[in-house]
Amino acid sequence: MQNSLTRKLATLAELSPDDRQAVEHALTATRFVPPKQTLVYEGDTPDVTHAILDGFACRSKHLADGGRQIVAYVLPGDFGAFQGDAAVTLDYSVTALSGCLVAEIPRTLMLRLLARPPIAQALWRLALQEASILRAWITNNGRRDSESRIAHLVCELYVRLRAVGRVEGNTFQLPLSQEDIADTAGLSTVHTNRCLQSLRSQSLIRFKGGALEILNPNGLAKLCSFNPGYLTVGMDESFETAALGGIVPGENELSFSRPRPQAFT
Amino acid sequence: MQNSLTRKLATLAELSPDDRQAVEHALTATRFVPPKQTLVYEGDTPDVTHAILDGFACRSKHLADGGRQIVAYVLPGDFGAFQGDAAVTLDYSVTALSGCLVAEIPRTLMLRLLARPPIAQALWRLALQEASILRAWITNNGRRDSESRIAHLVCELYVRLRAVGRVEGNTFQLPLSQEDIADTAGLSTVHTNRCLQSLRSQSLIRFKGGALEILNPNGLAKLCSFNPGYLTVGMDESFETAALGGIVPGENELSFSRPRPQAFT
DNA sequence: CGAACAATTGAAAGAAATCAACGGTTGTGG
DNA sequence: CCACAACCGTTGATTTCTTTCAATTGTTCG
Repeated sequence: MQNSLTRKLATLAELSPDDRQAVEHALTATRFVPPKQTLVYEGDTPDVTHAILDGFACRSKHLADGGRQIVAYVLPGDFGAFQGDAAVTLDYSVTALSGCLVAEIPRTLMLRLLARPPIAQALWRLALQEASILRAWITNNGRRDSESRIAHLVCELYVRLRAVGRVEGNTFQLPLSQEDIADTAGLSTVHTNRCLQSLRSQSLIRFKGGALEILNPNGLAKLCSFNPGYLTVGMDESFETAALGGIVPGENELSFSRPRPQAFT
Repeated sequence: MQNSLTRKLATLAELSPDDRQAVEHALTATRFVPPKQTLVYEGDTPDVTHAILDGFACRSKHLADGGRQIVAYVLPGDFGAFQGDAAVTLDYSVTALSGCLVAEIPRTLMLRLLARPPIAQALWRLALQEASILRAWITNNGRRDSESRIAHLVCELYVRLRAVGRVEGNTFQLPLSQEDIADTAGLSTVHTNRCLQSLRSQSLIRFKGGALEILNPNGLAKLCSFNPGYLTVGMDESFETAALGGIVPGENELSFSRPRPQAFT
């Protein structure tokens, strides 16, 4: 129960004390990784998975033209490279953004964890949750304008960090440079800078020394039609219904009201 | 071995004849679904999964402003909504694009399939492959220009359809409207039209009655730096090294050559 | 202090969206 | 059989959004 991975898995499935202990025991070689250090590279086929017990990392892809696209943020309780039981060539790199407390899980131990049905279930749900976030990002980059993209990203990080206890009031540490944000939202750094200025000038967010404060959660959520539903999977109670206005958990998205032909029995 | 789902799973893990038969038996209520029909809606919590045995479907998300983002194509052998064993509220709709042969797998049967380790392994790998595609799409929408986006999409569909035997020569059926492509690539229909014209005028692709022919695979792959590696997971041999120039399987991406600090023991 | 890096600014160029029509095809009903 | 609606693809003109380029200002740190 002590570390963030066990805690996260416990929100995704009913884990026995024995299951939890198995997770704890799977964590080997726990150590501190400084910012900017890359844990695994695109093209590697690692035989360990990293669990980020604390800190902030990202997964990124590198393009032929030198560009970079961040494809996921790895928060406390997440896996750096999440490959389940498979030995797979990674299509992304994993890099620490802040200092990170990182444990390794050898694949053999991962296999043993997957043999426990409750843990396997939790890992399935984790995979589903991650896929759901990826879809939200595709939508973000494909169909939202620049300001909304950034706002949506902030909302998502707020909800996810809140779920792992990294939010105080409406403030959380956000160890991202503007270039990181740009490489997430598919924008130039210059334009990212201007969008952030715009969000600040609307009194929606504020910075103060590595921390981001959401000044107007409702306004921010409305700006980007943020609907946190995609962050919730199964029995996931970690996103408690919050006091936080528009971001958690109400309906901000227009309710879906298309014809439902030939309902499906 | 007869249907495309069994065939696909067999490429992802070693399935015994018994395993295969279990998959076959899990397929219930097989039927034909006409184009444009939606199988499940965003917000639903279905207790069946659909297997697309033949045809072409998509997953899409709907935005508050009426926009649409296609977040995945579902090809023969894929699941419409892939939720493993979890009863989850879907964050996307599944809609047939062409006529589709669709089977249903009740969740109870899915649970029984997951109890078979080889099948569970295949499904894990399928999930990993899907996640990898999602990351490629984020990168596409975030960091590629409009023409490359469309080219990359065409390359991906080519490789995936080829793996399930739906490509003749360099030609395959592509039941997408330009609006569908626009909603995939995050572009307007007008601009999509112009990009397609450009690709045709470069003699890279050609249309003839619902079918797309890739005239110059190398050129198309180079235009968008297409690297098919992300479509291959584990023991996946379905993407045989092809005669098809740049698209399968060589290295088109610049090899990754960044500093590798403190290699990781 | 100076180097290195991150944030900021202004101006100009470029990419893509929007607006408004128009042509072609298909399917339907009179 | 033809008129017509509906849908899809196409085109041109215009506007809007983003990027690019080129500096400049802070900040941190050795």
